Amino acid sequence: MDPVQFFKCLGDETRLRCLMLIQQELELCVCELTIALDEIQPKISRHLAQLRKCELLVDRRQGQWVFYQINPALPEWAKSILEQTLDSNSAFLKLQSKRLQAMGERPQRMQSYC
Amino acid sequence: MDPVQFFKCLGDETRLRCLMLIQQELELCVCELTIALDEIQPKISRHLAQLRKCELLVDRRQGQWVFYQINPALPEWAKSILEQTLDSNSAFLKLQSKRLQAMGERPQRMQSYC
DNA sequence: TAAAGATATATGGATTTTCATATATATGTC
DNA sequence: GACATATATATGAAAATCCATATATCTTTA
Repeated sequence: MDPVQFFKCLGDETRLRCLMLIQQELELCVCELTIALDEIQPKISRHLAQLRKCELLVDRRQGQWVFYQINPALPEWAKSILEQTLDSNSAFLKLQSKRLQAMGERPQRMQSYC
Repeated sequence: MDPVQFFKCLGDETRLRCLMLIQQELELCVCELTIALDEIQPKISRHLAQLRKCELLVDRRQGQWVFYQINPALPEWAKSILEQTLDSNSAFLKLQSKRLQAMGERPQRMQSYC
C-alpha cells in the first residue's frame, strides 16, 4: 500500500465520509451511502469503485445489493489510521449517521459469518 | 483541523516526503529539503507554504535560513498519524535520507531549546 | 552583490461531477 | 413459464473544476 495513494483516497470529502461510515457500521451498501451522504448514486458508486481499485474496500454482492467493507487485508498502519480518524472526528459524521439511522427499509444482511 | 484537508496535504508525494523527512529530522530548512528531494526550490517552497497555511508545519527564520518543524499544536490524532506513517514506511524516505546525509555544508542550528 | 526563500502567472494534466444509459436482479401479473 | 416493470448498481463520455509544475521575478538577509 503506497502511502501517497492511501492518503489521496482519504483526501476527498465524499470518499472519507464513505470510509468512515463503513468503518463505523462495518458494512454498508451503495443505496445506504447514497442516502446517508445525500448525494446522487453515480457519484457514490464512482468513489467506491476508486476505493475498491485502490484496495481500501472490498465488496460482496447479496441479491440486488452490493455491500462494501474495509479491506481486512489492509496493512496494520493503514487500518489503525482509519480507526483513529473515526475515533477522533465523530463530528465529521454526525449528520450522515443521523440520516442513516432515519432511513427506513434498510436492506437486510444475511448472517455472513455463522 | 479538518480531516479532509489534513489528508489532502498528505496525499501528494512531494508534501508527504517533506513532512516525513521533517518528522524524522525534527527540523529542516528549504535548501536541505530541496537537496534531499532533488527538486527545484520554488516547487519545495510552494508545498511548504501550503503545509504552513494548513497549519501542519510551523517555520522560524534563523539568519538566511527558514527552518520548518511539525506544528506542535497539531491535534494528537494528527501527530499520531504522522508518527505512525513514518514508522511504517521507512522505505519511502530511503533515497531522500541518503541524499540528506550526503549533503555537505548543512546550515548550523542554534541551540533553540537550552 | 550573492544566497535563500517566496510569490505571480500561465499552462497542462488530473480529478471530480454529471447525465444518460447499461446491466443485473427482483417482483409482480397473466 | 413468459413478459413487463421496478430497483440497485455500474459505466461511457462530456464538462467543469482543481492542482501541480515551470519560469520569471521579487524580497530579505548577510
